[in-house]
Amino acid sequence: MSTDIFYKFDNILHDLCKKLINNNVIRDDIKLQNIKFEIPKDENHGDLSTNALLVLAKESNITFKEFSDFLISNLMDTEEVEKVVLAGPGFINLYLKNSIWHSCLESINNQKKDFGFENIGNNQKVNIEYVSANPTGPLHIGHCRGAIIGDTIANLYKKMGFDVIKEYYVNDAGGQIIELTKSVIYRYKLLSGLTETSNDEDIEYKGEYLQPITENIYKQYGPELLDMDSDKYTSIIRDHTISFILKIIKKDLKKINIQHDLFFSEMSLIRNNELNTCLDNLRNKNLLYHGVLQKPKKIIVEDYDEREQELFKSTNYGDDIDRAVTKNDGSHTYFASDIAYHYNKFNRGYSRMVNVWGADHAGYLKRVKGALDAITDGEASLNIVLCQLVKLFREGKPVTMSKRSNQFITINEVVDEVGCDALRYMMLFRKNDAPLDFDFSKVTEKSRDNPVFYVQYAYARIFSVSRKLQELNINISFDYKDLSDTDYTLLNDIQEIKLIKKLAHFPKILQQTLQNHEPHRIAYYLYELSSDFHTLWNKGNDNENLRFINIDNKDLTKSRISLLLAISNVLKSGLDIIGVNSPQEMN
RNA sequence: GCGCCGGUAGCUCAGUUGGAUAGAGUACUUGACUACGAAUCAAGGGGUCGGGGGUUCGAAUCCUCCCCGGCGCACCA
Repeated sequence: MSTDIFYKFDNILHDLCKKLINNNVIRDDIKLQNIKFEIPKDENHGDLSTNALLVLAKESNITFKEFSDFLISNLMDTEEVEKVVLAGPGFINLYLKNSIWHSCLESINNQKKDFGFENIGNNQKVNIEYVSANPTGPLHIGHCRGAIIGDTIANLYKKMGFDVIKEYYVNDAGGQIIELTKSVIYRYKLLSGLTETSNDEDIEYKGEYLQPITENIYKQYGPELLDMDSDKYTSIIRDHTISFILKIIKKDLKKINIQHDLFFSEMSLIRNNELNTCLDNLRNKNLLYHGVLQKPKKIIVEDYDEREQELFKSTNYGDDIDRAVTKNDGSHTYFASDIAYHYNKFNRGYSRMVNVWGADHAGYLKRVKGALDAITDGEASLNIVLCQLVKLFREGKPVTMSKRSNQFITINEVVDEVGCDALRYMMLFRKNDAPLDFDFSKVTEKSRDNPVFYVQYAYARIFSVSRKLQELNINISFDYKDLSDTDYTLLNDIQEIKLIKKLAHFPKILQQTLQNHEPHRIAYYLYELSSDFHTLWNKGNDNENLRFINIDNKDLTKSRISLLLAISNVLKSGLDIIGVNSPQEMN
């Protein structure tokens, strides 16, 4: 596989450099990491290319010519090197023999479904938090980009050997919940005839989804619920409403193939006194103080009330201003409980954390990272993945969503219209820090313009070959058992070699995706791999010798089926990570 | 005003972490189905990588200053 090839040739190169160092040709303080082999963009530049000459020639005390002769002749002597060329401003390009790609494919097939997934996590615990939408209503389309990005990142971490927990933080303690509860109490009053006026101007949540919840409460507690103590019935209605809405949310998430391992309650942090402990901890570190925040300049803040609050010194951690941990009414801020929440994760053994947020929370990043840094003495690492907003279109025209008029499109509706596969793929087919245009008409289109279809079609096409084999009564199946004696050296068409090279990139793509938390890389890679496959297929249309099934030549057929098996495996591995089905037939 | 994110072909976007002549799709033009799925493929034109300056063998990528667009900016979440 390619990482092996890189490793092998980098080692050879570094050994040559060490030789030069020992002979005092170059200085011994040269950083060898900077001298490496890369895959050239342009196929004409060979299979591997090194910058060694560019980096080192100036540093050496021999001539450029002597230097290049030394490197080239040594590389030429390396096994499986076809030719070595000095090119461009000083690159050394390596052209490898096909045999290296044959053994590469064999190695891929030996690894079977494990190919690409190196165990780099070594069972380290990782906490991945995503969605975490307020439990005040069904999830809408705006939530689903972060949901899908988070879920894909979590799937990948798992496959790379980490001990992953998928987590959802439930904000069940704030002011939004008080408003939500008021809204349900209002409906309850209407239902039980306690009020006849339909004056709902003070009611913040007006969605119809609250009606079945209210009816459910009415059914369970009858019309006399409000005879109880106000605190008591409020608490009953609140808890009932939250758990009902969480059920809806879980159902919505399941529809897009997401299941969290833990729904963590903000309220529990307060009840268990973890929040106070946490703030004490920061006070002891001298990171909380009482002070007054200035009114922000140049923007209009209504009801600004200058007062003293308890503040966290987030400016110590790169933030613009210090941030409040207490509100006007003396209760804690959302930020305060968020500190406690992250500290709780840390105490559960998750020193490595990933959060997925919408870009509208970007301003919140520094204070949370700072607070976590403070409270764990820098022992936790928190990666925050920000994703930009989604703009909806239908037939090229923007679809407006407004919270006020209650016109938001739920995840439920979108999935029913376009399907989970298309939704998940589209949400990943863009860099997460670029805004995403989501056009309903485009994601259901069956064309090259729609990547999910294009990739799934490639996968199904491969299995059509399997069906054809049966039809022709050829005794070869898509199974490693049948292919153990494959002669890989029969694969010599330029497009076949190109496909093997592409497959060989897969492990590197996965590592880059993990390292940067950029799942779109997988979606793009699968698209390119599919494209290379479709090309080979059509070459077979033009040239019978290149068809996968060759009735007169069973060995050749076997070698090609082995290639198909490897492609289908990588496609499936990739699609599994991004949570999209791999159908063996299209319908 | 401050902060974060964008600006790459007519349009929608990638760009191997600093590499060579910057790539796909789409649109437009033209060609390939007596077929292992044409729902696909092949070929062609199309660019001051927002602009200036800097760093070096080498910049779309790093630094700096501007321009344009999006989001955020006591307390809410």
